[in-house]
Amino acid sequence: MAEPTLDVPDGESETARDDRARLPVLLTLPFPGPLDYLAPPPPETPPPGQLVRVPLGRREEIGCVWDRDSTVPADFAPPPESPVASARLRPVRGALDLPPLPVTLRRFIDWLAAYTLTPPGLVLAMALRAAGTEPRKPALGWVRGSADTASLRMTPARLRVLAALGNAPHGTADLSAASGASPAVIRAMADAGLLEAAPIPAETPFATLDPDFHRVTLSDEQDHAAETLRAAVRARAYSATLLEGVTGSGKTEVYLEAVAEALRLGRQVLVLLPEIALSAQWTERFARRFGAQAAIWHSALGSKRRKITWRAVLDGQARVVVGARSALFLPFPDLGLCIVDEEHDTAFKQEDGVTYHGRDMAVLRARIAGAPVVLVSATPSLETLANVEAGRYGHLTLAARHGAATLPHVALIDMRAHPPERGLFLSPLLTEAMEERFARGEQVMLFLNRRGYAPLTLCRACGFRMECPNCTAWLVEHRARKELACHHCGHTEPIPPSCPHCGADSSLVPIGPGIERIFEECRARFPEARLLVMASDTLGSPQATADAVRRISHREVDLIIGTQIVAKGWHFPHLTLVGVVDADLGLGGGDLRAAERTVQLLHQVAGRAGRADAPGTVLLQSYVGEHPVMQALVSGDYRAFMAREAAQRRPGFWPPYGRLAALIISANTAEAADALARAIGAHAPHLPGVEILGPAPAPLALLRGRHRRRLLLRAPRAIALQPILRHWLTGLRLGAQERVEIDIDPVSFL
DNA sequence: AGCACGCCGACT
DNA sequence: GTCGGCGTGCTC
Repeated sequence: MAEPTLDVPDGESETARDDRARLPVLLTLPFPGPLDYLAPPPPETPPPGQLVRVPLGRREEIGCVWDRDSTVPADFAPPPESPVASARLRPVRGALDLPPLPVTLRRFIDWLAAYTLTPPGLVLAMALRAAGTEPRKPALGWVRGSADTASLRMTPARLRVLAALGNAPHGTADLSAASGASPAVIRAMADAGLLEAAPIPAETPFATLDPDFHRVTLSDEQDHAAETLRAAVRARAYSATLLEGVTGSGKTEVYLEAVAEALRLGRQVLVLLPEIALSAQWTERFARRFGAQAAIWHSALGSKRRKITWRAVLDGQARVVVGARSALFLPFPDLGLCIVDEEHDTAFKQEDGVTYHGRDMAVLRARIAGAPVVLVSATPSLETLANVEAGRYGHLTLAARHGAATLPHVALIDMRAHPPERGLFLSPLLTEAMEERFARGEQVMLFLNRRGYAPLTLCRACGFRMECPNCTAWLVEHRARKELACHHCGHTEPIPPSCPHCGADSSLVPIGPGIERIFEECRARFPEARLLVMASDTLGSPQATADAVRRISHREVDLIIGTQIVAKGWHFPHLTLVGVVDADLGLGGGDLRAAERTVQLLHQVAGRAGRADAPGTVLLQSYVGEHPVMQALVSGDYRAFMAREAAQRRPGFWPPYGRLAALIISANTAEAADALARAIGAHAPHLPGVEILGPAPAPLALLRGRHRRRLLLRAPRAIALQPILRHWLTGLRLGAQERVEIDIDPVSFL
């Protein structure tokens, strides 16, 4: 993260007189900056932030009136272009009927663009994606018309329609459903003048939130943390705070108090969650606290709902928004608090298109808005811990589990000493423990972060492995769907009856377990138990997820078998045993953060056990029990483990003690990719402290049919990588099939 | 991103 | 002779 000092103007700067006619407009296209247009004369001159229609070539585009930004350091921003001659400027066509985008959003767009080396117009496009920029024509509904009922034949159906009319106009479909009369009846009544069309006022689904609707009793520890956060909100200034607490310590209750304070001040709040699947339980809890729902924002939201929400945020009517990372781009005019829950979660890193880290960008958004940001986690990222250590972030800790709940007991199962039976994957020690819980009527969860039946299909005769034709990856068997699938590009093919390489019949065997296979093993081993599989591909919709959660809470399920999705902050009161099928999974691969991520994930999974008064147990199946990750999980000493991680990364200036950027170079053939990577590598800058690593095959050397190479750029924290990259890649000419993508602060090395 | 212009292969 | 392939370049 950059540590910029910001001086955000609260109003719009004075435009020089002779410059008045020239209006910079940022379009949602990959230009290096705004294009200049001829502004309408003063009373009609649109202010910065105003969305306008402008001509471009022979078409019309929607853009946003921009203002020259003095807050982005010059060497971050792209070099200024020579301005187009005034005579060639084309006039702005008109303004959209929307309030201007807030200055804090505009500066956020500038900063994000400069930081990620993305054309600002493409960042604006993310902010406008859901804006509903076309004028909204109000829907028409029906109200009582002027015609007299006495003069007309009043059938029963007509009377029912009149009875169903309320004060507000109802749409035809609504009215028909409410009255039981067909739409034809309504039509005829309208023709007769019994009904009159009236615009339905814009939906206002963002009910008033009451900060004092349901005050909860906090422990002393919670109360102290809550008061610190409340004070930060009252300060109306940027500050960053890590709120750290073990699962069940009541972190949410604490930060909801900060939300309440922001509501008392009449300000807006953004709460970021790593995954939208989480929001169902979260919003319920929110509604219990504040008496109404928060506005929900995520990419799967229906387009109508998105537009309503976007507009309500811009109008300041939606006070609290809970959402995925894309909510960062909502046009909050008065953001007073930002919360990042589960801040360590790697789902916050956006990988395709514009690559940005939701957590870091939330800090930036808050900084620009002059609002406090609270990062919340039981297992904070090393980045955040380093910021705490350096004094950049405040730190609040909740040490105790709330109420009667105690931390689960974590134990290792040494798979070398207690192996499963041949062809199975659960150790007898684990299945015995499961049996005990079932006998007591308690719930068990098995965690395996691998979808499908088996991750690898191998020919027993010749050793051939079924691989994806487009990616460097094995094809995963999905037995339920009777196919082999690539989890990177979506390629699928039927399971072949014989080996495609040597032709041997029925020689293909599944190697290793996915959750489908664990499901099969459990069904055979525990025929009485009621099983539920939870994976991203079996829980298609948020409703399906909510339903699964409800069935678990109501004890309609004995055994939950799930992938990563079950690790998220669910609250399952009857769950007393969590079995991690393969705790070693994720340690391989040479990823910088593999160990950190594994501890965070498994810690999170472990936190599902024993949240109520029944003590929980976590059993980790591992072949490397002596590994620091396993030891950290057993001892529960997360901080000691992170101190060890820090000691390993600090000397080599690895993040967070240095800066890292990746250049992903891709082409349609391996030769072209190699040649381009070598050419770019040959032009690498030689600067003291700056190191270039590579080129090397990118971790997925073949992805979606493209051959990928990677260069890494590493430097101490004090050196910003953006100007170096900009200078390095300036003037680079790429062929039609060649691509260079920049990933600042890469997280995934896969 | 569109949408032009432009320069080489198979069609009414 | 032209319709059309998509390579290259421009849009304030």
